[in-house]
Amino acid sequence: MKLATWNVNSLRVRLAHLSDWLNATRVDLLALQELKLTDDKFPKAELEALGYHCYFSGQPTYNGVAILSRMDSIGAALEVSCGNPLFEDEQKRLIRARFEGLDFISAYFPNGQALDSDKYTYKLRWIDALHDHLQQLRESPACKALVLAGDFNIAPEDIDTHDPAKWAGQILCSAAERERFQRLVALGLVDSFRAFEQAPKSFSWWDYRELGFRRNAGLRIDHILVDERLRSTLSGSLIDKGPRKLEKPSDHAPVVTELAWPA
DNA sequence: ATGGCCATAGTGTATGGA
Repeated sequence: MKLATWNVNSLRVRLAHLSDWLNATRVDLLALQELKLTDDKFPKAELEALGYHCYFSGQPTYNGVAILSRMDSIGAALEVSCGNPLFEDEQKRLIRARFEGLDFISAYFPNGQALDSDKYTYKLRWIDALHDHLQQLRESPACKALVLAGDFNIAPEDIDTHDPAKWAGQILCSAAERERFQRLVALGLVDSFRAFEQAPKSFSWWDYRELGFRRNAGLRIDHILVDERLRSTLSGSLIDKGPRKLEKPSDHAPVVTELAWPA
């Protein structure tokens, strides 16, 4: 089974890229972020025609998350919930879909903007509330296994940045953010990309400016954390740079993790 | 050269992204 996450930076603009990518990869579950459209504009019919069930939570202009599940493999969700019951939030950043034996979450973590910004305070509070929510969820008997996929807006370690000196202590790399990433892992999750040997300078986001992609001046901020109860089934993980090379790309590349599961 | 790009809303130019 292939799990994936992709910040598409406007689903309206990226629909053709997404459709081509789904046809090429046929991933089983996909977490999408930054839809930047309202639910009435979600291209449900187009994606269903490709063979995917769609669950989504959008708003005008900003944010917006979705989960796609392949009809002919994992099938439809048993239940879906949007947002965090422990955190009032007008911003649409979280959606969870339950499947047989697996709770799959698409998360769009706040960016934070700058360490002295109110947005940074919001980011830390948002993550703390997510932690508490996931702790409760993961310990509930109905949750057999948890996968947290999305744009975390956190580069967990220096090797996840193209220039550790430049990024030291900066937004996305601050000690408080990295500590929170580790707290999420400590819930009993595995950073699936790092469960495998990877090429140095592997990133999932590159700035549109400064020829970021051509210079590979990027960050690894998109992650798929897999329940350690599924650790033995992990069979691979990669960042697919293909879509980032197209005309008018998203600034993020999709991340894919493969499981030999269900057995 | 400490900024460069892109999407949105919407028709000027601001905000947000990371």
